[in-house]
Amino acid sequence: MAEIISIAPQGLTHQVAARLRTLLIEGHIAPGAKLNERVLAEQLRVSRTPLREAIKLLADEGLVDLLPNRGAVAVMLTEADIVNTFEVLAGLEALSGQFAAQRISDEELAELRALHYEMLAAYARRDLSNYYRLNALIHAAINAAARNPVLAATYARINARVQSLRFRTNQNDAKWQRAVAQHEQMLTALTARDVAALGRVLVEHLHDKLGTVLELLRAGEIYPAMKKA
Amino acid sequence: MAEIISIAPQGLTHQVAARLRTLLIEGHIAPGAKLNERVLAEQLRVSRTPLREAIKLLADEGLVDLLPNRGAVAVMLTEADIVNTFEVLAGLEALSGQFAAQRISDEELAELRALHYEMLAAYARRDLSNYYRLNALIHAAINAAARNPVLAATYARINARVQSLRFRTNQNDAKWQRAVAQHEQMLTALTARDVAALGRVLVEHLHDKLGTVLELLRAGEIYPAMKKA
DNA sequence: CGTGCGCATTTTGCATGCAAAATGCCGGCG
DNA sequence: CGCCGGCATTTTGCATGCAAAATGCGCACG
Repeated sequence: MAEIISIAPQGLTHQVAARLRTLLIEGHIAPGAKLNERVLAEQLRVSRTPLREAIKLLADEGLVDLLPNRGAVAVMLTEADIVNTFEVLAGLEALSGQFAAQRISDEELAELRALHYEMLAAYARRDLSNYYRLNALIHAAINAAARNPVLAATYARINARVQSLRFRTNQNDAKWQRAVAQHEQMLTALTARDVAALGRVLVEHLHDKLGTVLELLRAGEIYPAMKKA
Repeated sequence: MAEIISIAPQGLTHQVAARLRTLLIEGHIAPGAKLNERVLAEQLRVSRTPLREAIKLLADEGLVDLLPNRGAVAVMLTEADIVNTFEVLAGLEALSGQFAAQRISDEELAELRALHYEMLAAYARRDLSNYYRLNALIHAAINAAARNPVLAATYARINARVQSLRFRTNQNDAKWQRAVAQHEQMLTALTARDVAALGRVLVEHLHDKLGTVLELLRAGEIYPAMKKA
């Protein structure tokens, strides 16, 4: 799918970065946790050099905070950080949707529709895992249809920062239903090549996601305590 | 205690990265040039380790291309890359302008107006250097008024990729005049808090910039030869 | 004379070692 | 009893060394 990112595993550093990224996004490394170089190096079975390089990459991506001479910690996003990030994500999605509506091919649209119905199936079964997977595939397909690798990369980068939070959403059935309805509207707008409508739906979709995440955050279900990230 | 003074230069790696960034943006390292670790390390008077880390950062920022086991080269943007980048930049600027129009304070607006008139002065004198400086300050001020650090960082990151190209524009007086006129409209729209108008002007402004850059590119004034980046 | 193979050199990639800064602890002092 | 200062330990940061992969050249062969 994404041959731009890496055709061949480009060295240990990137493998380590990818592994760490997953650990952070999936919450296996808790927010606020200190990343000890020696320990991590042993756990990942690599030396400190590629690990350090990977950590620097993740710091640049905003997944870890880098303290001078005191190493790195997994980021703890403040409410403001989350709002800021979602604002940007919404803008990028709207942009992506705009281009996608103008540029998507009939074949891509058909595939998107297929994915959509697969997702509906997962929803009907309340199969959260597959729902997530298909959801991600759909958004990736929209990004691909936008025909702008720079945009896709930028989106992926920003999205990674809140991916771990989105992992916990959609436990509420009413919201889940609403999300599915919005996906329905997206497909309609895309089919009609209605740029404005698509943009509205995408922004609304993101806005709902933000609301859900903020609820969880305020309920203390994400972080036990809060310090500035 | 006092994390206020936390602007401390965060290690050699970042200093090196900053220096390299400047070298690349200002074109002192030519696009397509191979970055030899040993040579650069000697020139910058650092060892290879922080240099390698810096190069990896720049690769992630899209300023250099990283070839597996063959080092890094300064990026040579294709026409498609440039179009893609400007599309994203335009979207981000529109977003930034939208927030700025909603959130800018009267003091900030006054300062922005002051900067604008300073820029007009530089334009009247055809003082390209100061014009650039003030232009950058104005865009930075708008970004600041948007009150979204994530957005600002994202914009800066993408912008760096084409900054070197923009260095060469505005040699044409007619286009320069048009750019100034657009800045005038921006200020008007911001003053009126007219989100839509501001967005239109910003996108148009970027579109013109893109056109200028593409002209230069096609005239062969940027790269002598072209290979895929 | 052109082409393909193989060796030497160069260059990257990773590991390890060493020095400096920070943290935590312990004892002394107010 | 609490607090401050200094020492030991831990941890990061940078430099260097070593191995593997790639490049370029020369030589032999077609």
